[in-house]
Amino acid sequence: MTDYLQLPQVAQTPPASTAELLHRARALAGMPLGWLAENAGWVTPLNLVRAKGWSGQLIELYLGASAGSKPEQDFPELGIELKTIPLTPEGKPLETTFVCVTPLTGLNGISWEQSNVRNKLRQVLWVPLDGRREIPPAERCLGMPVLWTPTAAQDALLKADWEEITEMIVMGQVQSITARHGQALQLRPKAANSKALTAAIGPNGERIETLPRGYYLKTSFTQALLQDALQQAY
DNA sequence: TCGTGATCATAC
DNA sequence: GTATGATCACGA
Repeated sequence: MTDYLQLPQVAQTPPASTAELLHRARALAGMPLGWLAENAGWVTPLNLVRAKGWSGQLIELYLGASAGSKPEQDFPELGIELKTIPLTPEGKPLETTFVCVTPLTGLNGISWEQSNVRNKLRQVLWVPLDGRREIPPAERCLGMPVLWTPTAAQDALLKADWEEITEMIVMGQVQSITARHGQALQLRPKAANSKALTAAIGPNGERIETLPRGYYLKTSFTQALLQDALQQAY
């Protein structure tokens, strides 16, 4: 079947293979969000202030990710996580990339190999997107997808950051962790607002309530990973 | 200008 | 509150 001129369509089934997922994702490259939304019967917001996850969910729809809020990878049968990443025209990420929330208690004895962060990042399909705020979301186009598996060096960097941060959490120092800790990974609030609370360990080993935290990939790390993929392609 | 801390929507 | 999807927006 000739399909190289076929327009992308909303997926009716999950991708049966990694090759099929990549094929679907590549078919989206160059397409504006406005066209994809209209074709799917979605209304494109005029800005993302009140629709922060909108583009990510639209892309899930086209790739056949099992929608919903289930705590698993986007493509569990393939072991692949989907992430959209907004870029400047120069290819610089405009935002950090959320990975997952971390529990702040019960971390004693957990290893990097067992961590949620590592499991989430075992394989990621990055879908770049024009992230310029000065143009409306409808005009923002998708880029070529990148299927990424951390290299040994990247894994080691992530592991070091994770271990440093986890150690502080375990030692009751969560409240002194800032986004400046870590080279590739950082820990930041992940909550509805600054009043949200979750259980954690305090400086004297007591149980405390603090803001829920999540791990994010810093833009320098994601920028490098995307550039590596470009070099491998040419 | 830019990164950190704060925030938005929605399902359950 | 926690999970999903992230970006906003102000102080340094």
